[in-house]
Amino acid sequence: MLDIKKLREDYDGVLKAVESRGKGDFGLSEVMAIDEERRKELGEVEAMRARQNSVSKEIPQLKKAGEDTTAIMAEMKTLSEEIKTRTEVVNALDEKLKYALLSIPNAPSDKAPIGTDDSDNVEIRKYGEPTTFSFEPKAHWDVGTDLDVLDFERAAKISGARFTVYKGLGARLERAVINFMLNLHTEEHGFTEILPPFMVNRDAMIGTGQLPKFEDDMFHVPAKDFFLIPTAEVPVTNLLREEVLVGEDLPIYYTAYTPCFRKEAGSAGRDTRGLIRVHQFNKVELVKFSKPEESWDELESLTNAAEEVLKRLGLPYRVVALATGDLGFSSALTYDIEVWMPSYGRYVEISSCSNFLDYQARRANIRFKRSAKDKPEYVHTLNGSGLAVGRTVAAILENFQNEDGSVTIPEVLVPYMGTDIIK
RNA sequence: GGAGAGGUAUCGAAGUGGUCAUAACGGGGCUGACUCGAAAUCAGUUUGGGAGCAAUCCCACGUGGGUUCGAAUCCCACCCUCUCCGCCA
Repeated sequence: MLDIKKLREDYDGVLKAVESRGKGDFGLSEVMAIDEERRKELGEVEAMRARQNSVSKEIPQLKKAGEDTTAIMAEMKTLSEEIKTRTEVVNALDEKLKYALLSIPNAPSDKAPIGTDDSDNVEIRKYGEPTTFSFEPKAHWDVGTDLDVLDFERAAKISGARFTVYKGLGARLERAVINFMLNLHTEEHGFTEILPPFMVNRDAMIGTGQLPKFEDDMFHVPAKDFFLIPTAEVPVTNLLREEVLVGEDLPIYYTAYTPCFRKEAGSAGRDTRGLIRVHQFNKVELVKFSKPEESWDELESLTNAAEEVLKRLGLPYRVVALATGDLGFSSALTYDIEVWMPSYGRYVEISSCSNFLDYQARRANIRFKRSAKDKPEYVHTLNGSGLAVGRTVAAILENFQNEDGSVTIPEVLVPYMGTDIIK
């Protein structure tokens, strides 16, 4: 969440940044009003508590001296009741303030291009050229179905729309891609592998920013009030929730493979076929915790680590900086990596690399001390897909398909696949 | 799911209604003394959040309620950890 102190100091600056998302002020002015009222009430309640505390200390002494405390105790009872009433007012304002603050998205960085939607995203760099074919290429769902390695119909039978069954070398390809990514990031990019729970509690979802605003996008398990994770970002970032880290340990790099579960409410009719938009997909995630002064450099190296996967697979892609209006809720700056998808005839998002600055750290209360003597400071958190596995498989099936319907396996995956072709 | 034990600072742990919660006692860390240096020893120091220009004050003993003039302490609910039993991949 945003820093309330910073809001008090530089309201206009923060307001301008938040409004650059193009969707209003997200109740920022209301926050200021609640904050002012809360501080006023709080001051009065604290003064009453101070009196209550000091008198309560005197009572045993008076009793010891044999004095009558009936009158003073009666007075204290009245005070005590008033404190209770007034505390409820403060608590209600606290809740209101907290909810309002949690509902305001991060202030976009001034590095983010100003714009209202993805048409204002700015291309940063490009790798390779869109794949060309000497024949009419098929979409990955046809490639996969024809090779009998993807089965959407039976997936619909056992679960429903927006699910996939991988079969044979299709299942193996998904697994190969996961292992290739994890090995690359752990062996060459310095990430520590985490295998977290796929269900998390409410506090974790608040910590990374999915709650309280986006409960409808999540699958909820009512029996234990758990949520199926929409991304490994949630369990992995929250791993260090409520902790004070040692400065020398930063930066911390974690990578995790998990399935991701999303309702995709509101995207009815979009990307209805294939692996692009499904309720359950696999993803390898990269998460970093850094010192504030290092987070921008860390975002660059995080993005490079994700790009390296596509380079080694030989898939053409580009990197775009998201416009302010297209930024995710918690992000200050995001680079999307988009892979060339022949069936779409355009680049499709395959990774989203973001610097959240201290926004998530403040929500999840993740801090560090530069040395044992220093005051704790909030860390900066970052994450990015490294990469979305299903979309990577889709890109492989499409970009490396052959005229006879077979698919050539990228060289780096051959050791994982045990074959260089799916036919 | 059943029975029991427990949750207090960086760790262990004392505190069962007040006038020792920064919190006894012990360990660890840090600073200093002694030392060529180290160990040992001795002395000191060591939580976080909030309000206020400040002096200063308020909050926090797993979490949330309740009783009381006053709660770490008594009552209720919930969460978590450990042990045993049951069930189970």
